[in-house]
Amino acid sequence: MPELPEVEIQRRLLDTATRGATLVKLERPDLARFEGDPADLVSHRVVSWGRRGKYLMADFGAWSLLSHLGMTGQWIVDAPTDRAHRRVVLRFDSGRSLTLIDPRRFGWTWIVASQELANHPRLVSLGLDPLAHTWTADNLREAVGPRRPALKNRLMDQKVVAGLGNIALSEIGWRARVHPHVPCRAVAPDAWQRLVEATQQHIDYVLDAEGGDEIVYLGYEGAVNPFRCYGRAGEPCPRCKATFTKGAIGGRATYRCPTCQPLD
DNA sequence: TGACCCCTGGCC
DNA sequence: GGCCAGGGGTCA
Repeated sequence: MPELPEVEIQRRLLDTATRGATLVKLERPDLARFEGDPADLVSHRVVSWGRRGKYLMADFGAWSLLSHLGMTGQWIVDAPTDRAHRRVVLRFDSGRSLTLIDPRRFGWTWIVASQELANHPRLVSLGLDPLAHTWTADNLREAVGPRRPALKNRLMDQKVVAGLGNIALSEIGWRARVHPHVPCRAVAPDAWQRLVEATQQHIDYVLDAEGGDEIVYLGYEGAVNPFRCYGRAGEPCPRCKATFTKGAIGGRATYRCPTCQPLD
């Protein structure tokens, strides 16, 4: 699934493929969740591709394209026209193209004036970005706050931390040896630094595993499970050999090791 | 805080 | 043939 590391990989691929190129045509073969006027982008040049949390942002000068990939969205460089699930195609004067593939149509695409991008409703309230220099134990503890709800619920909230998803949070909880259901206000003082480092380790792991010309989402539909904890209920913990369990927090599947991640 | 919705493919 | 998965919005 496209969580932060997958989005970051795509940002790099898209930037390399289209920086400096001029958009000559925008086609919408089958796109529903779309806001804005495609004509605004045509004949403008790509300055760069950026990312905030799970959002991709293409800077076309006066206008910007904002893209959230939902669960199955994926931008592909120079995709063939018979590729399944094509939603949007951007064609450039360089002869290259970008195609948005999205089987489940959970992605969103917006065209907005660049001046207003920073205040876009989807971006304005985003929280800490784990790849930014502000990703520290102190900032994380402050952003989460001394609240009663489960830690995982807060970390899933993009207004608290921008970019972490359900898979990442099972992995991070296990790596940091923190119970996902611990109330935020009861998180041990030394756990925040472990959470910060575990997040970086998880992101690095995915970045390393998914580099390539075209991104393939780890563990997606039938692929071998590449994760240490997520999706491994009933299997032994690689650290202590206890059996991973599966529960639900906020309606989302949550995996943990009962020995490495005790509630106390 | 939980239920439900968007949608589709893989799995039992 | 039904259930489940996931991001994220909305509604009670």
